[in-house]
Amino acid sequence: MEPQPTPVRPSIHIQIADDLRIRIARGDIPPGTPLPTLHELSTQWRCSTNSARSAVELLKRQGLITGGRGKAPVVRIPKRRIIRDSGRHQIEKDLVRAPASERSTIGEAEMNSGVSLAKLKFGATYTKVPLDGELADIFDVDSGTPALRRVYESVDPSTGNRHSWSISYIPEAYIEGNPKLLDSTNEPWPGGTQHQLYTVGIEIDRIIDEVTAVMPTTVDLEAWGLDDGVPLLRVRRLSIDTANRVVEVSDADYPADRIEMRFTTPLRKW
Amino acid sequence: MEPQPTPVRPSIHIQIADDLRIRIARGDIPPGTPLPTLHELSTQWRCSTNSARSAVELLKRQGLITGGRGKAPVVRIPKRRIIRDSGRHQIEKDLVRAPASERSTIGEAEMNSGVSLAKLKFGATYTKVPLDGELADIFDVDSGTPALRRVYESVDPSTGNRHSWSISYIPEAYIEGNPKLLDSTNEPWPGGTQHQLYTVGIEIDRIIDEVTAVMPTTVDLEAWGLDDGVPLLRVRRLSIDTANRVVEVSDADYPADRIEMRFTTPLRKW
DNA sequence: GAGTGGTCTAGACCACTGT
DNA sequence: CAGTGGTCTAGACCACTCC
Repeated sequence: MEPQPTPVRPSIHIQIADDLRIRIARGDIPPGTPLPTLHELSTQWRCSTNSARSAVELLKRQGLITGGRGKAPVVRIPKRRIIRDSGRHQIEKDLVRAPASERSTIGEAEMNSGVSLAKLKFGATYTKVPLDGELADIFDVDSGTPALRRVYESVDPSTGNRHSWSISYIPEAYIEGNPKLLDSTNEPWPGGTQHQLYTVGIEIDRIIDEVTAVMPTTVDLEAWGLDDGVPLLRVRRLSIDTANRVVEVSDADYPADRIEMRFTTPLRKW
Repeated sequence: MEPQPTPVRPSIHIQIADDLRIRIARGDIPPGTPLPTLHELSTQWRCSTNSARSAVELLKRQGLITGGRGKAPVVRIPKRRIIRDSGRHQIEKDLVRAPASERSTIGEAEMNSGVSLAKLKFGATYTKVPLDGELADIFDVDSGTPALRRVYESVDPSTGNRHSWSISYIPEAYIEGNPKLLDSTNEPWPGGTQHQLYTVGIEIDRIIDEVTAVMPTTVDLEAWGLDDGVPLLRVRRLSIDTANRVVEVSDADYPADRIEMRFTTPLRKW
């Protein structure tokens, strides 16, 4: 006989969780419906309430369940995700040379929203920092080269929850020509970053988006007001100008339960 | 005085976790170094070992820590992520009309790998299914329209871990012209999906990638051999032909600790 | 106030890693 | 073998929701 891999019965809270997952997937417990109480689970499975709780906790972490504190946990109703389309890069570029009236309020924060775009508390912080390590490599500059670091955050004042967040870097040498760009009180800048760069004669040739995902830390969870089991999409965006220089690097986070990134790749005809 | 929001001290395991996170971020506990034992933590913080464990468990779920069972948990050394570049779409198209020798082994599985591409156990399953709901909408066909469903999976035989996974749909009407396409024993098809479609006269005009992220379920965790705290990138890929029809929809998962998606958006010149 | 889930404890027992 | 983390229990106590 071959050596059997791991024929052992999985631990009790895994069993309970799997059973619940199956019942949810089959539709026995439809979205919005409350789960059995911990007490019910623990008697049905002849285990302690703590084990039953671990099972429910596990499903929460996997994003199937929402709830808490006093209320019964319910099967999560999937949010409709807002699509953030890469076509916006071209739209933003087209707007750069449009009249100021059209450019009006096209900041990073507003673009990601899709809902209630008007009434967000918007904050920008500008700092001068030296580039080092990874960033210096990306910009292809010497370590220590000064850069402007900009942190953007918008918050929904009604909930106190973060609504958008990004951090971006531009080597100072590229934007010295326009002192206004060093002043955060001008934010949100009408027309966005591409227009800012336009004022110092930089035209963006292409934009590279690098997408990955991470689990939010405790502070992320708190800041965004996220449910358990929701990853953060982490997008690093490189703006490359017509002289083939990386002129801006920006890192942005997007909660994966409400945002979806869409990219279109046109192919050459035969 | 104003009503204070929630000035309460956070729970003990959160405190411990936050303290550890800070020490890790500061470099006091560098990557690869073992954490304090649960016993040490519990005595330092004057709490039960269970509380200390919850703290460490939390950090694991957030992806900062790896380890387990008998061994001390260690600070995770970030994996180098393999970049999956959208330029491959064009490369795959260019190969379609290349000689078979060049096309050789460019299947989905191999493309995502980047490492040890040769020796993977590859499996494909073809099923005929009726399209309904969301998928019928995307293809813009009537509900019930028959389609070919293809599930691809590759497994690293040395570890038993899943290495790639995708599921794709093509309405049968588009590929009836070539019966070979209905036969899974021809997989991996030399030249990939685009070449398959080429054999029935379909040219792909553009590809849309929709990216989001989810937490792996218990079975995902097991199948991929993932560590705790690693989200899955979920990519839905729409292939649109020169007649502007959606001819294929494919959903693929990528573990976010080893894969990064890169998309380049070229902008029109001024 | 009754019922719910959340935190925490003390301790038993098991599984795994090292020496 | 000793030491580690993983699972599980029973029960105390707290915070929240709903009636």
